[in-house]
Amino acid sequence: MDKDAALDSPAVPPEQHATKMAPRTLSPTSYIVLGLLDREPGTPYELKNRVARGLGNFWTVQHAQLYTETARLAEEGLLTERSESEGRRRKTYSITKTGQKALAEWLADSTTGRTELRDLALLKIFFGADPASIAPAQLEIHRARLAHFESIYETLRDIGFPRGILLTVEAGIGHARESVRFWSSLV
Amino acid sequence: MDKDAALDSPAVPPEQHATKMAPRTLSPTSYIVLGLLDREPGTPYELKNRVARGLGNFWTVQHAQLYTETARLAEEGLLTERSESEGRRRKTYSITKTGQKALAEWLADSTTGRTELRDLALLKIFFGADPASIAPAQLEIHRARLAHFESIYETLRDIGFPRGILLTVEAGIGHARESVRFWSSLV
DNA sequence: ACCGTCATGTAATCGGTTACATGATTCT
DNA sequence: AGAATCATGTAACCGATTACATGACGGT
Repeated sequence: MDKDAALDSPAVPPEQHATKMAPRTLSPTSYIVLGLLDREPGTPYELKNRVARGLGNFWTVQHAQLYTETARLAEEGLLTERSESEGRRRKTYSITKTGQKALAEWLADSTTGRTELRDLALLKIFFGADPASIAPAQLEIHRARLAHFESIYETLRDIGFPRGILLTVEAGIGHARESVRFWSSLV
Repeated sequence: MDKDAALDSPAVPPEQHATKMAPRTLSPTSYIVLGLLDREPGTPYELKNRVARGLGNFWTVQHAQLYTETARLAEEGLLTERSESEGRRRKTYSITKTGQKALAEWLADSTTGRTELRDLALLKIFFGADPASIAPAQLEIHRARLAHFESIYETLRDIGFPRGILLTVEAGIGHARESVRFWSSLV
């Protein structure tokens, strides 16, 4: 009933030939790396900067993850790795056909589960914290976020960013507005 | 022959007396456990059920965590542990004064950071998935959530649940509405 | 009495976070 | 040139997810 056959012939802790391993289930972080590299090859450090500039607004990634995750994905054949020969020997990663296929499949799958709120401030309220004492700080945070999103929205739209990205900013604006509304009612 | 018997009890890496250890930084999971036990003592399994019934609506916890986290907190003196002597030897945990203090401090601290959206569906959109193909499933999910929240809200309010809990449900309703609005615009 | 399922718990694994380390660059 | 700072990378640790394991219980 479980997904992968864990049962067959162990005896040899396999490993070694990188090509075509039993594919683990990729994590969101994996797809972030694939998605970014699909736009353009780059080093982990560059990826870090791209995240900081765009995606980081609603989904941050630890920079160390970008090193480990690119290495894993290369090991699994979803990326290729090209080291520069002098100095830092930075590794530039590019997505492979296999990687693009994995990414495309993930993008096409519409059955992604629900998202939890996981808001620390709400958690405190749930456990009996005084709303009035939490609310001002939250209100401040969400107002700032709202302003930020609204400002980058203008910019991005004017310079013709892809619709997908604009949509995520719109979603951010919507949720920020809702948060402002909610916490406003508690101050 | 060699100075210290290789294996156990070497040199004394301190530890041992549970009382007053250097306190690690508690995680959200820690506070969930503390918060739940502050209402009423219970076994990890009971906690699991309480989470499933209430909190799980916006913050799920893996049941295995409830075993490890209660053990850790007891070790640290924030909980006490009482084993039943027959059968399963279930362990019932209660919060200590120290634990209540830690919880109260956390609840009182209003400087909790912002929350990320971290929505998989949005992530897909960001990376170029076709909104129209994602939207119907999302719409369905958020509509169901909205209905669910609205229904439990009535119930909880009628039986006089604490305000904090009602507020979290209200927040859930608000965000669900916003999500419905957002995804509706993309179908 | 046995079987299937639910209740309850532990162990192994893995990703993520934090801390550390070293190579470049700028400034004085 | 040396110090300070930034860029870039690796390693250690720890919590969380997953898988596994065993006890209890209802039904036939």
